[in-house]
Amino acid sequence: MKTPEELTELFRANGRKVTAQRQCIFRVLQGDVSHPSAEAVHSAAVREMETISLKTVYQTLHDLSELGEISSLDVGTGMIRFDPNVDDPHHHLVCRHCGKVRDLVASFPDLKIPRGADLGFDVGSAEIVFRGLCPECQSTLQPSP
Amino acid sequence: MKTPEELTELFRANGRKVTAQRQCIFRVLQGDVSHPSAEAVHSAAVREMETISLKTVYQTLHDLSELGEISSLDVGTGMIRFDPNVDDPHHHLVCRHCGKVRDLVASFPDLKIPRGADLGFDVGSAEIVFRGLCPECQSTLQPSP
DNA sequence: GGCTTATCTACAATGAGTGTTGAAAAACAA
DNA sequence: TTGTTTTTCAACACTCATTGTAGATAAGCC
Repeated sequence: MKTPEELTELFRANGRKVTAQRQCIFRVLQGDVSHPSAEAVHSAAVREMETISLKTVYQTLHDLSELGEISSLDVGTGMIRFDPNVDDPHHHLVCRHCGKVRDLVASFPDLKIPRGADLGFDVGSAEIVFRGLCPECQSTLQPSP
Repeated sequence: MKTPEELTELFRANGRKVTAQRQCIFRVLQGDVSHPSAEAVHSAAVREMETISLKTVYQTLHDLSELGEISSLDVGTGMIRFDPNVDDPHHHLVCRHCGKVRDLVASFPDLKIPRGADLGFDVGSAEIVFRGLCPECQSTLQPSP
């Protein structure tokens, strides 16, 4: 994701207006590696702007997604999560206990589909979700004696 | 997934009662490769039993999932989908146009996470979602001249 | 058949996300 | 700076998948 200043330029260049609410959201997302939900972004934004509405957050997240500055992903935690990292190709680690999501920066070039297994699909991309326990949940669930 | 008869035994062996509604759902799921949603299972079941309720379908699907006879998956189509194929290890093909889901039966043994990239997660499984266009949507969207 | 317990249906409720609308603010030109 | 146009804002109502509740019903077992 670009910096808040660059995003301001980008929004204006695309005929979108730049409001204090939007800049607040740009700042909140900057450097966030937690893959926040819209609700989480809103909570963080409210700390800076008490009156910002959840609807505005959804709208701005969709705008950023349309412009390719963040990506939205559904890893089965019940809500759509947003990832400001669109520069490194990567996959995702999901904690099966607390739902935490992190980037796994690696490419897997050997993901060739065996002949005939694709059932005629014209496959364009592959997303891998690695499920397991995050470091915090490991120590919570298996306390060392 | 086991046959309806085997599922009847399994349910009883686990202290669950077997009703006409449940057996109807067993039959509906048998051999279904479409990864139906609860709603879709309900629609099919209603053709046999007009009065079966959606709640009952959800409950039975959860029971089957707990017993390991089907698996539930969220591939981002807006509802949870159910897969009676729990015997072959496989991944999923998802049509980005119509939302169709199919099994891709293949194992990818080279899915080793580079040292340090796992961020301390204790990874237990990896699910791959291949996105593209199904054969039907290919011909709909790119009609051959 | 009768008793106990799980399951069924109907209905209300939840929670993430979207549509609507008048008010407010951004962009831009004079 | 002010005026004009157009977008965006906030509040609210709404949708839709899924879950909770409760009294009626039926399965399983003697």
